[in-house]
Amino acid sequence: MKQRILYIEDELILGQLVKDALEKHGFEVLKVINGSDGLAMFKKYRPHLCLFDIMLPGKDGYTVAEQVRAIDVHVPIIFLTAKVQATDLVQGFKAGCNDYVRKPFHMEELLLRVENWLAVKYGIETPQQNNYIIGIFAFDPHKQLLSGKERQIRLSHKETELLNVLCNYKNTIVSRDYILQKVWGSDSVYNSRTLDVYINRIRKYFKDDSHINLITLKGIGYRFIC
Amino acid sequence: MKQRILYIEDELILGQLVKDALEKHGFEVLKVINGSDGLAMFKKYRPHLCLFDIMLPGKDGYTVAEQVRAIDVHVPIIFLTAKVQATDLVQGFKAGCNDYVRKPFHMEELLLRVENWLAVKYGIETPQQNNYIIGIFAFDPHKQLLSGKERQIRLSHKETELLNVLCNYKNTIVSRDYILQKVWGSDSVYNSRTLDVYINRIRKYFKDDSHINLITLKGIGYRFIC
DNA sequence: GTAAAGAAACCTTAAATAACGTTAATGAAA
DNA sequence: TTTCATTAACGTTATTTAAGGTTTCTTTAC
Repeated sequence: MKQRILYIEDELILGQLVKDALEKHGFEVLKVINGSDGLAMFKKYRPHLCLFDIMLPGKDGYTVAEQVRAIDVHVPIIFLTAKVQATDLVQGFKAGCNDYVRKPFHMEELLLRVENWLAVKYGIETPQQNNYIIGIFAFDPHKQLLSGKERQIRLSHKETELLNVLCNYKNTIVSRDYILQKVWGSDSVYNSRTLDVYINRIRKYFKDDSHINLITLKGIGYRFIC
Repeated sequence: MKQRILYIEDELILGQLVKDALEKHGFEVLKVINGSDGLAMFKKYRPHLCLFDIMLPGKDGYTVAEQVRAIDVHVPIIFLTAKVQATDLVQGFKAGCNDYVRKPFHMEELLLRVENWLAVKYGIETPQQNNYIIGIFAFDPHKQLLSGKERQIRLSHKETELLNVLCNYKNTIVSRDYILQKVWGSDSVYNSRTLDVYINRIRKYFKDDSHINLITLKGIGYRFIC
């Protein structure tokens, strides 16, 4: 499967050049020319990497990045910038998983950084933190086990997958769409209540521990506090 | 515990400058002036991050990096280089988890990239719990809870976001437009009364405490006094 | 300057819509 | 035949929209 890159750029000629180069390298490029469209595309297509020009009409690249981060804390974001002041860079680096490339840039450098981040995030097996501590529970996604103080719960596959995603995004926001993508694989399930049923089960498992909370952010997603 | 950085640099003056800057930022810096010593230090001290000059007497930075990678596939390696040819960069990026900074560089940029990689690899520290005291209430935006003397109110997401903005700007002025941007995200809602409805709710929550006031500045915004 | 009229801007309540929760039943797979 | 995943049906809550009222600011005539 091709890796998707969301590219926001308002300069037409540069935009086409970069898009062509990325596509030549086997990426699927979603190119838009403003921040609002970019955010909408992100929500819809969940790209593997974001490439944002900073100077944009309307919302600037940083603002879009913040809103993307609210949905996904892990996706790499690379900024394209003419700015050189270090103070500006702070903003770009703030959320981690970010990088920037200074304009004018060599296409090769951009491609290398793109590939580098994709390798870091998706290539080299993520340091499979195989066990999670959730309050007084221990969660082993591999064995599909949730071990409490007394009892030990054998989770089903979907329960495990869901809890795994929640743990990956614990204490921050994870969107409904992202969960559906990760656990059920985009196309299906989108108009059913399946996810809710599983959310309900996860909540039941943790209902005795008041420190663990799975909060609904209506229209956005969930926050798993633990 | 301080995070350790292994730094290989043969230029004495630059080396000292960078070392000082890193130490000033709270890092423990292991500085050596050639590749062989660098590799030995790596094995012995297992630093959290490597900072390698490329042009070195004897073994160059790339070679050291390859040998380090053979020992540890995950440790971030940042190259300092005067080279600008893209072909050279390929080598630097090959192993993933690598970055490079072009000489001459701003110290701020270097520090930002160092911190960025440490964050990516060793965990983005959990978002600090920003709790607010509002009169006799305690407000926890993370848990979406407003705790009064007797009762505890579970706030909705939008209520939480709004109150959060108000708290950030307590006792000063915050404009309507800013709130709409932060909570609803510019594009929508601008001609609706949604915000007013939520302002109304916030007021109701605090109506018993006469010390807390949410004042309207018509045409400007609000002032949250508490 | 001041009062009245007009226009914005905001408040309040209720109703409508959308999004999510819950339980049980169904169907598929092991 | 037991477990798991999905669907159905209905319940609940959050958010937005609608509609009419109130307040504040501005304009204009005196």
